[in-house]
Amino acid sequence: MLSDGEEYAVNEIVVRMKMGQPAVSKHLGALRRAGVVTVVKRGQHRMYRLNPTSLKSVYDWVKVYEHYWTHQIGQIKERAERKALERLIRLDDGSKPTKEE
Amino acid sequence: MLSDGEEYAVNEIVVRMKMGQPAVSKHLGALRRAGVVTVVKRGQHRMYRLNPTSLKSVYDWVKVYEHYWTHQIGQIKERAERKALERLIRLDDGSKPTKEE
DNA sequence: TAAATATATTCCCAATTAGGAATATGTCAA
DNA sequence: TTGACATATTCCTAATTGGGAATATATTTA
Repeated sequence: MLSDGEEYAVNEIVVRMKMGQPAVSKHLGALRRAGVVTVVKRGQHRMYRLNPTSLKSVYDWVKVYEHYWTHQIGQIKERAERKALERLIRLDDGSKPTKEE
Repeated sequence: MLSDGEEYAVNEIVVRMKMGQPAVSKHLGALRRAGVVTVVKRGQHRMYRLNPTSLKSVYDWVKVYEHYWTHQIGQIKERAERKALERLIRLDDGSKPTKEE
């Protein structure tokens, strides 16, 4: 919900999520300790907001693989992998893989 | 461990992680069902490898916030946010926040 | 001050999860 | 074939987690 960049009071989050206020406060507390959100006092409200810079490490990590989907090479390779996967497990619907070969 | 792009047999993963073989197999099973890794048979081994394209959705999501740490504006704003945060909770070491103001 | 409002915290329990032991399944080599 | 090896699966249990009820702690307003 905070990913839209807006700031929200705890109550505003409570009404939109299907959770009670204590649960929301605990989620926000965890996110705050993790640095994912920030809080500022505004009157008797605590305004929570996404802290986008906390996502940089995630970004840096996945960026390494960027070329896999931007370059043709990666797409070809991926298709080959998927085909190999399908060959191995014939679409995993939970059923035991039909022994083959 | 698979994030280095190499392929590994289950056993190789078992020896490096501090987990038993069943636990590793279960982790790999979950990752495979999630599309994060792929498997190919190689002899009696199952070679697991990261499927980088599965990370695209993560990448697309965090990419939205890229400008927050690449532009000066974002950095300034972030510093202000951090200061506000520190003002509010004096470094969260688990202790009750000293009532202030 | 007291009451009302907003949020955090504590305590408790049900649900989920993670991992191991035992076992089943699959594969290779002789 | 049989035995050895590699992996998956089942079953069980301890640990963790998530969320609510009750309560504590601000904060504003009258």
